[in-house]
Amino acid sequence: MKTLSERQKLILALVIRDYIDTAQPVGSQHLVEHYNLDVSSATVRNELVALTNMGYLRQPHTSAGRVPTEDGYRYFVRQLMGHTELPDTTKHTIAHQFYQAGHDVDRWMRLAASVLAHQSQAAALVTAPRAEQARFKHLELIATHGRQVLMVLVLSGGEVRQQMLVLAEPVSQDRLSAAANHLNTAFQGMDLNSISAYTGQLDALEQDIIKLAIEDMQHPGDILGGEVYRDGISQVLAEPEFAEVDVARKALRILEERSLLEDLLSRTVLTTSVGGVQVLIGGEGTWEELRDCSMVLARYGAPGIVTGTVGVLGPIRMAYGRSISTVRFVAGLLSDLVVDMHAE
Amino acid sequence: MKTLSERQKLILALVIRDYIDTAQPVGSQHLVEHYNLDVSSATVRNELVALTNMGYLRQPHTSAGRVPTEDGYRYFVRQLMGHTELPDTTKHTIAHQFYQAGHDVDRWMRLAASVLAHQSQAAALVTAPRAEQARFKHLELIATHGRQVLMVLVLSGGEVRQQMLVLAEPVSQDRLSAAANHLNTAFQGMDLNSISAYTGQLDALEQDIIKLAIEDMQHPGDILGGEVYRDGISQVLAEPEFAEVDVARKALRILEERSLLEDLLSRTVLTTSVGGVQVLIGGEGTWEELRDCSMVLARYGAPGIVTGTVGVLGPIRMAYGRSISTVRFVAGLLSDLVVDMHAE
DNA sequence: TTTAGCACTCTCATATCGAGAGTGCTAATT
DNA sequence: AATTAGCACTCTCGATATGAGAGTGCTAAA
Repeated sequence: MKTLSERQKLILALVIRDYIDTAQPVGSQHLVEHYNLDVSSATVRNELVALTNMGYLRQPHTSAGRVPTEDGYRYFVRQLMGHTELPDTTKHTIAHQFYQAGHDVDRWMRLAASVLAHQSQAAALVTAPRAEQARFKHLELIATHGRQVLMVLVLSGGEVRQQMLVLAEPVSQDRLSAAANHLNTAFQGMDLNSISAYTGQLDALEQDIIKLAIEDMQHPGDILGGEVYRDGISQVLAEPEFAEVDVARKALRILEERSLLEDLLSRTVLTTSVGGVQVLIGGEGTWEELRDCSMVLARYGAPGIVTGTVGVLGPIRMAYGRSISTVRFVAGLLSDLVVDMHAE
Repeated sequence: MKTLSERQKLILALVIRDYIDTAQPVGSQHLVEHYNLDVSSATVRNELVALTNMGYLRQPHTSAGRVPTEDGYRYFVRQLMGHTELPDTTKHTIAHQFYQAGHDVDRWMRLAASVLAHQSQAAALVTAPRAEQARFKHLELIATHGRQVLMVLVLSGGEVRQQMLVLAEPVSQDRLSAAANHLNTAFQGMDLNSISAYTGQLDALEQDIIKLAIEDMQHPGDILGGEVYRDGISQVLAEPEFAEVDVARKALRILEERSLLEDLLSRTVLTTSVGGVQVLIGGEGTWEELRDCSMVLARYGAPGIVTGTVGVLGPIRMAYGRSISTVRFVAGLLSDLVVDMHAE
């Protein structure tokens, strides 16, 4: 793969930027007129031919302007776009909204989705923070009715799981409280493995309970936290590439079906370190459902302790600069908030 | 408004059923051929003219078949459709799935949305059960970091609220546990008003905490429970009426925007008794966003204690029979489950 | 009251056409 | 060697026309 001349880089960037704005194929004449290049349209045409041969541009039909290919977008994002940041005033406004939301994780998530959707003009996706390698913090047992007991399990990071258990026989609230107290003092702050090692010294009731608690802490295979927050879906469908319903439906399935989302996230952003922003352009040959879409994803939280995912989804012709800077900023903000809450 | 002859009722029902199936305007000839009416197409045409004049049918253009009007659908749903039930085997299969899900409310909700979406072929909507007139059951305070305290509040019905508080000064876990114990024994099982009456006898810390707990119990204005579950959205967009993206977008906004949904539910199904199924056809002149859609809604739960909402959204040309029977069945099932869990 | 017959209307798919946009190539220019 | 003017060529897109087909409403007869 030959490297591009400076002029080729310039022209490629102009074509892509223009196309992202207008959704119209970009012609040689249009370029020289609007971006006062001091070369003729014929010269530009020659460069366009070169860029087309290199696979960065293509023509929808013989006599239309050029449109970026997926490779073109990838080159643009990696080499041409440079680093963009949201304006400071915007950042402050957003941060202020978060701090006003107090310590309500649910509100943070909704706010994050809303901010992502509005700033990036794409569909937003946020998963709740989830403790990896959860440590036991507190357990509460509440008798509700007969043999039914509500177990509330608090993990490090303030994550709360609740589960209804049905015991073999009715047990009094006093007995439950005693069991909870015992388990709380015994396992305070311990992680999964440590707890598993000590279960021998418990009575039958306590063993049953701690077994369920451990299962809950492992959250097997469930990568998404409990809830997935979405926003801006109806808004992003206004993009012309979703005029064809089938395209829109495929995109929606990604956001709607947990299994798809789980597969997608587990094989992309979960393999990345916190702080890095990952850009998926047009399915990358792996995800059929993403064929007509791009996603910008990032993890937030404290690596190895609690993490979640934020991201946006839009057409391949997406304003990557805005999206990436927004996703990066929101992920950073959430990281601060979550880490702060998690500190102990 | 004149009453319809039996033959008119039959023809109206046939037109609507056929149109719901095929999404094609129904002509007089088509009717006599496919439903072996023993009259001629000319006679049917005369009846169609009558039904059109009464406002139950209309023609997309001069020489097309008839299509139901919104009034036509309403008449059909109220007078012609009769009472339909899901087949027993289907009911059993579904109920079995719910019982297999144990006592996990989150799984119930997801399952309910999935069942609604698949059975009714429309987009499903389920709100988590929410305690009306909540009673205090249990409170837990967990010191996390400095002045930050996690409050876990368990209400009657097993509903759990969590909130992070920031105290004026650091307080030890022991002190917090003592306060929680005190409040738990003092207010066990009491409702909002009773608690408010007794706050005088508490110390400053306890007063602060119980004030926040009361605020939480009131959940001001928030009609939707915490989470709204949706399913079948991408599926319902396959209906031909959503081929126009703008129609699809408007429908999606209803499901996406909490404020819209809240307004909609508060003014419809929340004014109905549990058990009743409400059908909104084409916005009913009130909701612009629903102009091209219909919804079938029902409340579930224990009236006055815990309730939630289930429903489906589809094009006006919706299989009302299937939708209504599915919504009724799922609402009933969830009522049983929630009431069962709530019993104490 | 029902029905056969028929003219009428409107949609929809198809074909034709010209304008316009943008190209690629060639040959001349710098 | 790189750039540019010139130009023929290709393809899309919107406008216009055309005809088949579907379904109607009306009239008059049964």
